[in-house]
Amino acid sequence: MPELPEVETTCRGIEPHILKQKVLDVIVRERKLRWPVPANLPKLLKNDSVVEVSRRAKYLLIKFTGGVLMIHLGMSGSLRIVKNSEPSEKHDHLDFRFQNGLVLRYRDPRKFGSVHWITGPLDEHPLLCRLGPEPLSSDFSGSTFHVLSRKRKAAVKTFIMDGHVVVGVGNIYANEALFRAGIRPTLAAGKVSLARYEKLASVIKEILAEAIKVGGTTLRDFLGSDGEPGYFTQSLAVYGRGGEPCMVCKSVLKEVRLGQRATVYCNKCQR
DNA sequence: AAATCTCCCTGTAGGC
DNA sequence: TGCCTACAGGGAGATT
Repeated sequence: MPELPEVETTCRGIEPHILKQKVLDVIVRERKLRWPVPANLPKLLKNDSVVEVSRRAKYLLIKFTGGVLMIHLGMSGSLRIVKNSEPSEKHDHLDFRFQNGLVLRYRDPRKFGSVHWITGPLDEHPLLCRLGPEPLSSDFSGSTFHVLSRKRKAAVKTFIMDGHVVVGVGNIYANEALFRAGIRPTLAAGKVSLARYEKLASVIKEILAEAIKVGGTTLRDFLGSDGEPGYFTQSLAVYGRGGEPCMVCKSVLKEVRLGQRATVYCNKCQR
């Protein structure tokens, strides 16, 4: 399931193939995603060229001369570069065909993803304007957490996954970061000290950077734009390991639910 | 304002 | 083997 490192991996993977390339046409096989795909997308993109490929939170931003194509991968989405002769398969909802003979192909079995066409300023778009800082930027630190969490009673794990606080910390990395920082996920966010939040913020940066370096985390079906899996899966210490021994102290990892999300932690290492 | 709930969707896993 | 059900999960929007 694509989290920030997977989106970043995708971003870096597709850029060299589509930058400065002109769109021949767009094939829309399924419009019904999280939000309907704009009906006039083929018309909008035809003959326009890619100016820049970037990312904000988990949104991929493909800038054209006439606007920005904003793509979210939801939890089962992927974007791959394929040859135009490659037949589409089930759940391949969109094809962006470029003049260089390559196709940017969007697949999303669960249809939790989305595709938007934005013409106005990005920072005024309703889906982007309220987002918190990028976790890997210098705008984010332990004090971001500390300042925003005072008086908040929500569990620290729920709090750090809130995109208005910091973006891109999904369930997998939230579990992993709290383990590495030694913080129990169930603590009230408002009661965690600045020092502990500084540790947590630095661990989040560390984990996300590591995951990006190895191409993200592959669970079930995530593949990079080249079809290769990510290798961070092998570094997961707690996610998906409830009931198994802690890698550090061997005690049995606990699994609970916080905000409808699977939460795994070590009762001994995390306090 | 903050916390909680609901919903979108389908592949997979577990039970029988 | 095959059918059936429960479940996972990002995140916006509604509700409490």
